[in-house]
Amino acid sequence: MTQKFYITTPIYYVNARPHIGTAYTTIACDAIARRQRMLGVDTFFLTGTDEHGQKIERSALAAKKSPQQLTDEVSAEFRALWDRMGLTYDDFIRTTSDRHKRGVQALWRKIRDNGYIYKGTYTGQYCVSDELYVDSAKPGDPCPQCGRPTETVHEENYFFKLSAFQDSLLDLYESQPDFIRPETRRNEVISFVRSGLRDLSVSRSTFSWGIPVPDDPKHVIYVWMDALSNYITALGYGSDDTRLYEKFWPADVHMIGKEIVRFHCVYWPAFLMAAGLPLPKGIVAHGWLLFEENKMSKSRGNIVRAETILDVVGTDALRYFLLREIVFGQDGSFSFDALVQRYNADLANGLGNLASRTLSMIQRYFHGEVPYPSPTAAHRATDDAIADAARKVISECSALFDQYQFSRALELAWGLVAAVDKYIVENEPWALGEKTDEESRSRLATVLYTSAEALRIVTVLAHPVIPDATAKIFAQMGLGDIRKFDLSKLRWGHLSLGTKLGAIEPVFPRADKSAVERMQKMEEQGRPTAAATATIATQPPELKPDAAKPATQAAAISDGKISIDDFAKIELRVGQVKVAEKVKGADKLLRLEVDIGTEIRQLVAGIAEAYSPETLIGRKVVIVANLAPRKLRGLESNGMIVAASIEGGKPVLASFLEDVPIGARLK
RNA sequence: CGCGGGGUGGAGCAGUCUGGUAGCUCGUUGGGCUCAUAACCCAAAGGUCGGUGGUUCAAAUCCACCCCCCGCAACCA
Repeated sequence: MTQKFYITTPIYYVNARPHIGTAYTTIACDAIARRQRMLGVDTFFLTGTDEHGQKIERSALAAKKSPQQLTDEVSAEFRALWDRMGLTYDDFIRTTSDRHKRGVQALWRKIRDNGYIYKGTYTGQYCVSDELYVDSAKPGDPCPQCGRPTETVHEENYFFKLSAFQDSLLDLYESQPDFIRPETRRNEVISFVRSGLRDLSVSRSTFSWGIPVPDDPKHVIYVWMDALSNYITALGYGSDDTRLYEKFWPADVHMIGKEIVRFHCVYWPAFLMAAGLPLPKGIVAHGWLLFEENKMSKSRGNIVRAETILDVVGTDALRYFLLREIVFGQDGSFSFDALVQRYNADLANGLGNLASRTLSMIQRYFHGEVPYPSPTAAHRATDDAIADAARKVISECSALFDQYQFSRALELAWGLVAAVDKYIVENEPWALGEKTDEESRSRLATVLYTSAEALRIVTVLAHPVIPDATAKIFAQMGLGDIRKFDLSKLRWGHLSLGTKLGAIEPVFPRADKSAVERMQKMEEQGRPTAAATATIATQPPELKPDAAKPATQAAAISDGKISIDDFAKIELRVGQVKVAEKVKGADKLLRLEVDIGTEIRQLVAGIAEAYSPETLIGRKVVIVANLAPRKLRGLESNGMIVAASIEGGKPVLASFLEDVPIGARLK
């Protein structure tokens, strides 16, 4: 029986568009899947989109679309990007598909019939405006999100008996240390589970964009139970045809980002245990991609789209960069500079140049046929050194790949590239090529054969990571289709002699400095690239969540200007600080008592990092006197202190050069 | 004691689990080569591996304590 391998990406939530963060996970999985296939393993690689939930329902409403329309479009966009990048997923599951819904309901019934789902009542505080359950709030408390009063509600929900699995989960982590990798994530999960598990509410009745609970369609199934199930529904779980499920489940790896560790390492195995199904063999969490030190986020507006990179340096460059530069599992930073530098150093100057120089010498000195190395004559120790190094790289590289240590695997393989470059310089094949004696010819043959063979080995090892370029090198070497190469049979010395080279041309053209600028410009403009236009152009701009917000804000204040009457509503007054002290347990807050002439007000201001309390006493400040009161950290704040806020810096209080009486109004 | 990440030559980072000559990319300086994509090779300068103490024959690595930076969260009306 042939081995099987089942690998999954998370399914991506369609509330955001694809970017290099989502591409990162998918690329890593793709590289693993390609490697497994090269090893002759029967591989199944799954990705897809997560499309239910309240956020989607709302985004759709805002865009004046049906949720189905919205998810169809965004899901297609993910798929189009993956296709453009040549990612070799075997299936793409959508949670709005019938096959998925059927499977999820089947799973629900199974868990329910096993007695792990019960109907309960949620009693607690609820913020109507935010549609949010506020566990921490007591009756009468305001909503921590918006400050509006919360209501006490009783809502019927279905609950999953997560608490019943605490011990089984801990046993699982204990007995299978590799279940969660890397170890820091495992430790986090263990301490989370040890601290106690509460039953999980697994249905919602406050919105309808989801999968109905079997036999109780007023409720929809909790999005995470819905989403996680994709890993089995895609294989046909709960359908008539369960052949794929029988063959591939349990998964060998669920690849995820560190932000969703809890769902995959706690909830998912618990659901499966409750249903009596086999558990995945392992969950691997990678880190976050930071952009030049900062976390990429929509609010920062520093999300990098993959399309930009593909347009300028190509998909192999992106794949290589992400897997070589970032230590898998840790956070890594992305920048265009680093990308181009890595590309030039390792791909253009490294592998690409090695291929170019080696093959053009074979072309020139041996009419494009891989020469026969003399086994006896003209053989030197340096030749063996290269062969030994290559053998070592083959075995160690494989081991590192299997541990998902891509950066180290590639670093190791590229060590061979450097060794061959050095070997070529030391042996001066160009000098040998000028001589015609027997000895020199044999020596030249050996040197070029050795170089070409090492090149072949690096090319094969790198193929899962840089599939396109390695395929080209293979073709140039006259070795045919690299995808058909059996990686398990990679050995030194298998390069066939007399192999006729194909046409030689650079695989990685050097990128100049303008490449960085072009990518930056493309990102700034945020304009869809030529190839991406096809998918995005069909969507009206208001669909974009980022575009939607400014539009609504602009409408409220109409072209950014307000009338004098509007301004008059704001009561700005000069006040004098009488009392200032730090708020306990808060880093940024100061409690101030400010004399505004008519009264002394208590207010709470977020300026503790910029001003120490002593320096404020006696100081005259400007406050917004008629602001609605708001509780901060338990203290009531009756007004706001006016300060210049500097992006990324500390606030600076507004003040006067001349003396002003307390209570004076600003207008 | 909120959660997490980090502090290693000028820059960016590996190495830390499994202690044993501190490695990579870029940059700088000098040299070599000309097959190759102005590429490649060699040499040099540059590090008290955040600090202190401990374990050890031996610590970037293990232990303890401390300092500093960066995210996130809680509080920036």
